[in-house]
Amino acid sequence: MDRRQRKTREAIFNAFIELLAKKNFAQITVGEIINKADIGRATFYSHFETKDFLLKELCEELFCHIFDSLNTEESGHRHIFDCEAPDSVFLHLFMHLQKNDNNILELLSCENNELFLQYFKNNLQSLVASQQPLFQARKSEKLPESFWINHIVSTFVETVKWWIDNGMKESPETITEYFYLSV
Amino acid sequence: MDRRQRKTREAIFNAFIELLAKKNFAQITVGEIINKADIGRATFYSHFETKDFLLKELCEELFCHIFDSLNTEESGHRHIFDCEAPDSVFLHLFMHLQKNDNNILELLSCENNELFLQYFKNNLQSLVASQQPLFQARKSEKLPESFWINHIVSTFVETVKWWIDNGMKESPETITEYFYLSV
DNA sequence: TTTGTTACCGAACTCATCGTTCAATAATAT
DNA sequence: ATATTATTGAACGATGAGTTCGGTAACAAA
Repeated sequence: MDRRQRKTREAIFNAFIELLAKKNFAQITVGEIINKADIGRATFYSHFETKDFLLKELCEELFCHIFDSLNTEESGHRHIFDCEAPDSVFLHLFMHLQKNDNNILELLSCENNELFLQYFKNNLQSLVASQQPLFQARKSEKLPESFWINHIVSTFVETVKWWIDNGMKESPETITEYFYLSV
Repeated sequence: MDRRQRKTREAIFNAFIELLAKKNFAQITVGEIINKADIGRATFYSHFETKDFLLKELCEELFCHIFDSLNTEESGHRHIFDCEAPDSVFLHLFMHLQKNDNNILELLSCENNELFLQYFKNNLQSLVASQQPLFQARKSEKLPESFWINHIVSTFVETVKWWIDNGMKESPETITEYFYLSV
């Protein structure tokens, strides 16, 4: 990919993330993104069809990054963030969040678009499915599979939101415990 | 209140709800509302400051209606929907939802604005708090109060969403059981 | 270095929607 | 019957979306 393209794309993402930290997705205008990214209007539209596609691609980039890195580690490779091999994938995720890699926290705050959470949940879905046995004990056999998985995913997301909203005072270990205790 | 005002207000609400059944809040324009409600532009703005305020007032009207009717019943009065005195407030709520009073279902679907769910949750919060003892058994003493309440509320909302998304095939009784089993 | 390609620029444009204004008209209350 | 209040709808300015296009700068390959 052309260096120019890469730089432009990054500038747009950065400007976008910076703006998302301050206001809702709906309140952000393309004009603002362009100004902050310091690029031409036509350039923006040559990279992204609309503002919605920008959000979509940002989500994909961020979530794929995080979840891929989880998978990579599980398959034996060293993890890029090099945390001390936690026994729980969920603890691991909470640690990522605490470090606020890629400013993902702003994106997960309630103020922001439902779309984020949708992506987050979609990615979690398969993760949770693979970690199923962990939660089998608590699951009643009366509950449908999809209901139960959805419940775990939602509980995780809600735990994250609660954590953020309350200033993230708890350690990742404590929050992981809260999560396990509630699910 | 002037009969004209009442009629206009209702026409706007109805048009709005009808539109919400078809598309996102963000996608609905004031023009569409005006057309469907068959009222003048200036009239709309004399009733509601903006589209957001319309949403806000609709939420208040709907949720207050439902939650108030719950309270009224609890305090001894006969409930307007006259269901056979269920033992659980939550079962009661699920029954309301199944009847789709005031088209509230469309408003709760994931497609729609986070704001709805916020209102729903806010209203539930106090309800759950009052029903606290019901869930005390499952609660670990390690969990903060606010975390636990938030968990129950979220679980309820997610249960509703799962129910809707899966075509509401289950009876209110079954869903109530799912809710109690998962929380 | 030269040449052909590709990306960026930015001003200007169309279009849709928002929210306001205002004078005329119709419904309502007293 | 009269005064009040709500509705009407056209017209307007403002804002932002997305497009167009001729010119410029960066890049890759020869």
